[in-house]
Amino acid sequence: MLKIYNSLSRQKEVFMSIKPGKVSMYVCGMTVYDFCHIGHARVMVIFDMIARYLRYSGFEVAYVRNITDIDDKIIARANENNETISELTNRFIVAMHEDSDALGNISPNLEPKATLHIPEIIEMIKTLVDKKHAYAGSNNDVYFDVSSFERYGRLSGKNIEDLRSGERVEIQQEKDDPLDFVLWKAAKPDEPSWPSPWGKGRPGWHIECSAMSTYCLGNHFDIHGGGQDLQFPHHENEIAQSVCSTDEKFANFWMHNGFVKVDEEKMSKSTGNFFTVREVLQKFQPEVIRFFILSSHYRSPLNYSINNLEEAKSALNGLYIALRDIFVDTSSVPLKEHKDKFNACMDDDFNTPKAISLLHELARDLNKNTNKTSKEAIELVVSLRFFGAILGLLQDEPQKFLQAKPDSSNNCLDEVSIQDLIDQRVAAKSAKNYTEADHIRDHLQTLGISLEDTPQGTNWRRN
RNA sequence: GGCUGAGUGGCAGAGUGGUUAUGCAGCGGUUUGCAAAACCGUGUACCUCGGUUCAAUUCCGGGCUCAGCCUCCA
Repeated sequence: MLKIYNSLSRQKEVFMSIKPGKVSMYVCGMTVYDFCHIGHARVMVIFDMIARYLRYSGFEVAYVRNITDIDDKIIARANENNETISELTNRFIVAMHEDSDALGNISPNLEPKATLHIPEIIEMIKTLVDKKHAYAGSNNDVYFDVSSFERYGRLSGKNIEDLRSGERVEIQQEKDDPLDFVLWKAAKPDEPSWPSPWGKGRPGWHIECSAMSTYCLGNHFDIHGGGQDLQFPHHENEIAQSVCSTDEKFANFWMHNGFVKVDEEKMSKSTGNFFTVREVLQKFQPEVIRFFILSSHYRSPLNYSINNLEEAKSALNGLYIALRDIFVDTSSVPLKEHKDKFNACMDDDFNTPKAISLLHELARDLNKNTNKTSKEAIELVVSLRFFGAILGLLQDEPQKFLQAKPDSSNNCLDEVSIQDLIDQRVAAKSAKNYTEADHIRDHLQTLGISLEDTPQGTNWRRN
């Protein structure tokens, strides 16, 4: 029985989908004006893992992750770069897909773009205005009237009084109330715009998600996810817009993943303390990044550091070493005993660190098995590969993974030279010239190549 | 100031009212020409002060510290 922590109730709840056997999930994706950083990678990997586990649990999953391709920062960045908005956004959409694919994510079922849903956005704003939940200001901006929605603040645990007394709410004269937020922004000269009942303009930040989630999944759907920093105001505002325009419940479950931190501080674009996915891929294989992300619980903070990534690499190496040289039928299904353990971890709010500890236990049992063709060994490999697939891990050929070079290492030793040195060492060894053999091994070690002698020959891998 | 959440062994990171997390690193052993990998063994871990309890790291309360949100942010 799957339990999910619901940010709305602040506790784990038994997950029941609205329609039996089907799950609809909307995740707030990227605003595309720059490369994805590790924080973005975390959202992508976490919700990919969730979609995979839900599918494995027997649900048909409609996973929607939007692309916000029009907003203030995009306009500003395009101006800075002296390029058009669509040149900028298309470039970073391509880059985002490259990063997401590299990390082993299965593409969402739908990736709606804000600029392709302007009619739905305008329609929703119109409804809100008609229902007196929104009003046009003297500057032709349209604002949502926060006081018209009783439950405003419920998701983020804020009450309107506290927000009002907060010093950081900026006063804007056109608003009836400083807490009101913009649905439609009147166009300034030289800004991209679309015609609307309130004149030329463009959507505000939050409305596109309300309009697109409703368009793709209906008024009421199962799961809405995103980073913790979106809880307020973005998700709070989405709830207000959607509930007020449709008069239906919006999302049943709200899921928020924790931040990636650098030196105990949140990684974010505005502070500039971020590492892009492609930058980290220069040093580490994509699966190491994925393993690193999944080795802590999705709601906990995750501390980015080279040391932690190296640790992830060592741990993942160990799993691949256990899997080396054993081939199984990929359609095989794990033992019930193994499955029960794995499911127990994952059913508890997607406890991937615990699930990974199970992988290590399976690997240890496998290593104990001296006969790699025994029934038990095969069963263990089947389980490792099968559970790995649900996490998006361990799908590579072990030898390929262990010998792969990171992106940046095009100057390191190639496979032919390595094999050549290994052959020389084997020759030295059989001549009992151990000084020479050890010399070659030490030389390779300084180049980041580790050797292992086995009865079947010498294995090598990159550190 | 308001509201969240967190403080676990050298590090990373789960979890639990009394019983081994797991990984990385370390130490001892088996193995090996020597290594590596692997296996076995090995760690007086749970911020602090009170309370509840036969028993608390785990529940409750106070304190301290940290992070996040309240402004753009995954």
